[in-house]
Amino acid sequence: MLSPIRTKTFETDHAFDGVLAMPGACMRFARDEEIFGEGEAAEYVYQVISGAVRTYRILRDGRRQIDEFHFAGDYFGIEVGETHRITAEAMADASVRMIRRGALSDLAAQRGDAARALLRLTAEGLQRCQDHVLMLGRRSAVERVIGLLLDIAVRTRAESELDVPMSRQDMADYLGLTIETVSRTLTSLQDEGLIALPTVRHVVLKDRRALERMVA
Amino acid sequence: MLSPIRTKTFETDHAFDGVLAMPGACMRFARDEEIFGEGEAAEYVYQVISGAVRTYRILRDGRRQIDEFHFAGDYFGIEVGETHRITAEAMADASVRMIRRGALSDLAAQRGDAARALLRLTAEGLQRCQDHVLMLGRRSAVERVIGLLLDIAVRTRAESELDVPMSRQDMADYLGLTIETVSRTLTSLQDEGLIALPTVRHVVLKDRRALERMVA
DNA sequence: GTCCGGCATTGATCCGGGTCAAGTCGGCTC
DNA sequence: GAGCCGACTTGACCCGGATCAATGCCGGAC
Repeated sequence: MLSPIRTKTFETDHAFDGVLAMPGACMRFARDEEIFGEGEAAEYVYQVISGAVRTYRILRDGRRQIDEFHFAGDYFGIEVGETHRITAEAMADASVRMIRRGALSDLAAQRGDAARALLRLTAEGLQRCQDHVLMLGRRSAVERVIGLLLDIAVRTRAESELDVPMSRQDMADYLGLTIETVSRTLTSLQDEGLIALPTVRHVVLKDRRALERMVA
Repeated sequence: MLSPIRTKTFETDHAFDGVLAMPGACMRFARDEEIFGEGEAAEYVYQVISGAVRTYRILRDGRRQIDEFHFAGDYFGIEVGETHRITAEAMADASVRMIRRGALSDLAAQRGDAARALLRLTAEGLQRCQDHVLMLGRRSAVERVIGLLLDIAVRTRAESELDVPMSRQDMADYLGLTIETVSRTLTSLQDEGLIALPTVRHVVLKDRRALERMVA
């Protein structure tokens, strides 16, 4: 059976799609293909059309921190300066709309609602990043894993059955943990009856209320 | 002798001060006084005029994560939604300019450069937050402490002698560590001859190059 | 000056999560 | 459907940073 991850489309509604919808070339990227790299000129802003994207940074010695996972509808790659500070890769085969920065800033200059949409998008990214900081700075491994599962549930509008679109390594690098700790944490949550793991990329939240209480 | 922290003004130049300068009441806050609290209506955007401010969130059980330190010139309290998601307190006696959100969005609607300034401010906040995520997710205690010292040096335009405007507890809560670890780390850096600690709130970077290499 | 109180440092011990090292399993190729 | 490979899990042990507990020290009040 083919994993449903590749085919399922994650839906996120940005009320701004209308305003910011503009001619932008749509490109396809294969799983693990780089979309842009750290240090490259930031010529475009990107929007996930389908599939999933990870953005990350790597330290000299190879430690990797995933900044954010991006699903259908999400924008990424917005920069203040001239170059990208992070790297973006397709997590699964993805199609991505590329919008010239110049075109976007022209639009923002002409239309107040477009400027507002862009600001809102950025501010929402900041909020998510602040949540991430709280998670990494002050939460335990279990809390982090539960937090990610619940976040995926919300963002994919899943009730209790989730397709986890990323590898254990991706989860670990997002959560500031190791792959072994993520794995162990998931099995112990399963042992406690809070979740089920029918397959590696499929998680069932068996007691969502309880899970939510654990990260309140 | 009075600690120089209270009197020293940290200077940060935002090229936007001009554009965003507008009548805004200036208020003074005493050390540890709350400027706004989580859950309150977000009616204003704030700018530090003098002194220093911390913004943070607290978990039910009291764990605190400091989101950011704000020095003279810095803006804070920008929200997308109707309410503040974080709390802001004066770290030292501070004077803060309060700008009505309505006034700010009117200005942004009228003047393209104001809208751009606001976007840039937010995007810069996002960048700083991303650096924070990398630090918390993938750096060791020593690296975090050095990173903070160097950040303070940059933001206060200090060459090698820094006034640290926050308590050890604030440092710990920003770095995702405990007060004891921060303290031990600082003394061990001193033992290695990399820094000196003439007083608790005063740090001398004795080998800035070496310190920079350690967090490269 | 001296006393006091709170912050900071230091020490001893503990433990959550990392590291290292096997296994195991599921999906893909042929 | 056999076999292989990469991803995941599990186990044993270790270590960085947390916790618990004194002690030290600076700054302010008088």
